[in-house]
Amino acid sequence: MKAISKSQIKRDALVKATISLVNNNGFHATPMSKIAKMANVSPATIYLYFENKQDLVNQVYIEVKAEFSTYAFKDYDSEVDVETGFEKIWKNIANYKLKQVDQSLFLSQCDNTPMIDEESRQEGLKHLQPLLELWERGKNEGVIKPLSPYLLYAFTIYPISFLVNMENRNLCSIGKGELEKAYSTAWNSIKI
Amino acid sequence: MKAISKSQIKRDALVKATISLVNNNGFHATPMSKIAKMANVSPATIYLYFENKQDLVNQVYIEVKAEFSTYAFKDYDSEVDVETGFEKIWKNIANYKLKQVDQSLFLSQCDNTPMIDEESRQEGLKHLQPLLELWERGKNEGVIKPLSPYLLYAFTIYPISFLVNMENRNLCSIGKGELEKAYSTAWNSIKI
Amino acid sequence: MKAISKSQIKRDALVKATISLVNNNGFHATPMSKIAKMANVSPATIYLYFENKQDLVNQVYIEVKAEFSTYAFKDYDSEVDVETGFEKIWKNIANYKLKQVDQSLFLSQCDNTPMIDEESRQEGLKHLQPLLELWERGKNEGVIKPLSPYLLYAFTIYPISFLVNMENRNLCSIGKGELEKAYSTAWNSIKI
Amino acid sequence: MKAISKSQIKRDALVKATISLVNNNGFHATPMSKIAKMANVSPATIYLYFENKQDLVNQVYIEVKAEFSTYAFKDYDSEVDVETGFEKIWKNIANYKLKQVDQSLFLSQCDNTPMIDEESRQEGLKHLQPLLELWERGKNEGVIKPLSPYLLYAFTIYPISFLVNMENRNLCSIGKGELEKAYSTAWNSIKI
DNA sequence: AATGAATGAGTATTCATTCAT
DNA sequence: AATGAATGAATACTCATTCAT
Repeated sequence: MKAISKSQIKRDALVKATISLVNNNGFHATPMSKIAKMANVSPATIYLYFENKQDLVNQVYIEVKAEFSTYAFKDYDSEVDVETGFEKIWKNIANYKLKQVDQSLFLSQCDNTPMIDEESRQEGLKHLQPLLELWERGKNEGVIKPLSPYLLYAFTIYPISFLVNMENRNLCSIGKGELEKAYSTAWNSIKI
Repeated sequence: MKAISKSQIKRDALVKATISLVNNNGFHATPMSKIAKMANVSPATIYLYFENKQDLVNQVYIEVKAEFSTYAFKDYDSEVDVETGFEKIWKNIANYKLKQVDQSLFLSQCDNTPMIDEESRQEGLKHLQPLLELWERGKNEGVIKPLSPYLLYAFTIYPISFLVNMENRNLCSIGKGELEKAYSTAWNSIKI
Repeated sequence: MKAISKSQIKRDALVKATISLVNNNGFHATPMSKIAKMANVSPATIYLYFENKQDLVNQVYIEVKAEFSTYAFKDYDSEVDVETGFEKIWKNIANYKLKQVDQSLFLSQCDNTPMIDEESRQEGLKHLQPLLELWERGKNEGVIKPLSPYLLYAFTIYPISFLVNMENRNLCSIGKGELEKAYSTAWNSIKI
Repeated sequence: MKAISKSQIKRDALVKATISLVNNNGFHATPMSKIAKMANVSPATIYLYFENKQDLVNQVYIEVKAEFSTYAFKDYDSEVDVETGFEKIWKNIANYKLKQVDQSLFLSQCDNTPMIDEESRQEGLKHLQPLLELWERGKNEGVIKPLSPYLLYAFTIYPISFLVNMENRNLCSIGKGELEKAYSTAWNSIKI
């Protein structure tokens, strides 16, 4: 059993506060003082854990992205057949986005604004490798259309973000049925 | 032929400057003074045309969204058969996003951050009505799968944004061939 | 008659306030807010006239140094004989330092601390040229000892600062008699 | 032989670090944390040896001044004739300032800024007594002009600081010859 | 209509000092 | 004696907004 240090607890609180506040107000409308207050520390304390505001948000981004990727490939077996593997990953991602609403929203902002260093953004891209490999295999096996990974991603994974955003804004609701429909739409769009 | 007033010219310059600066720096990192400088007016002048910064960006959003919608349904005849109509609209949208890069980037930021009033956001949604009606007809005619408009949008229109973003960041390039592939993927995912 | 602009008045007030506060507290212990308050403007206004704190103090230094130099050579005729010329300049400098106490103190701090850019410091050195030329002539005429300008300065001009500092701290008083004695000591130390 | 305690070593390291950092950055631009780091102790440790930052710099000043005075009268015999005694002291002082560059620079800053308590400054003045007595004797013996100690100091000792400062800034170089010239200039200016 | 000057309210960041260990 | 973590109080600088002209 791992003992969690007091420091780690504070750092985690800061990360959490950052996500929440940036989600609600955006990067520049989130003062360090508010982050500190929400994490129950002094503003100066933030600077014990992060170099500055930019560094804070960069690190949060990288951590959330890593957590997301871990979740995306949970219980995924790269030996399994392509369709089964794709379904696993797709539903993992969908479930993550549906449950970890804050984290997803945060990533969504990071991916569409100039708030993250390009470097950190690149760092965050590394993690999807297994999915790319699965697609490659699917194309070789003649199960998946010969499309670039960008197209495959755009028509299967990216739409999830839209649906989740809509649900978060209470514009629609995604139950089990909807999710299943969404999945088969995704799969239909790329299977041969 | 309509004479364009001096006022209108200034307003247009302000709108243009806002789009450009917000794209590059984000809403909160874009000072009014810079917008003014780029539009060659005094900061005080902005307040003759807009109530305040929030109002400025709201209005810009609504205008860009309107322009976008107009383009989306250009040469679209609502009497035409469903597939033809869908292709027209889809390609209009894709072309707009590929050509009007600044505007698209701006909308992308607005749609993923808390920088726009919810009210203005609602305002911007109204414009897609003809597409929704087309889909409705398609479902009735048994040409399009019986999916909610959110799903249809998520898997056909929304992916375009991803592709265009990737192209703008020079991560991939979208030529005629790619566009055609993307279109048929979109159509495949919703046609029966 | 020259009209002094409102802007110039504000700038002057800022310069004056800077001198006074830096004298009493030192550069780093002088907040911009206090300078603003003493000059009866908002802190933000300082930045209309100066780029930042360093720029402010650099400019003040250069201006004071220029004022000092002007005074040093007031009514000085470079054609006059060496001893007369030297006496004129020496007494000008002494009088300036005795009367313009604030300015002198300020220069004294600037010359002995790392508070001024090296560039501005160089800028400030230019002004003593006529004195150097006088010394050169004096050496050629065999009236002044063949010493380097640094030595000449160290033993004739620099001592004035010490005396004035002592008077400012009320450790001694410099009346007419004292000044005359000081002058002849200075002249004695370099004349042949 | 005296054993130097571990405490004394740390204290010395702190004093040294303070001198070095204050020389390069000035009093207020020298954080306690940097002093601690340079002395290889924790910031908190400083407060075991000194009450606070002001106390630290005051004590450093007094110690350096004492070291300086000791050096100034090394091998000085108060029975010796006035000129010989003056030469001894003058050259001691000059040599100290030339060799102990850091200490001299530090004293120079202290003497020209409001960084030291007036009290500590007074404390530092006490040490020149033997020089004052020598001058008194010289005046009585008719060897030295009847000038106030302030004038004598201003025209013989104070100039050394200027020369050393110039050398430190690499604006001039002071070799044996220069030093000898400087000494005779000093003596000339006060001898009868 | 148009503006340049002015500013109050804020924000990121620093730092002397303390305290639990 | 020694420390690393923590912080409250400051401080330079920015910016949306106003106002006299």
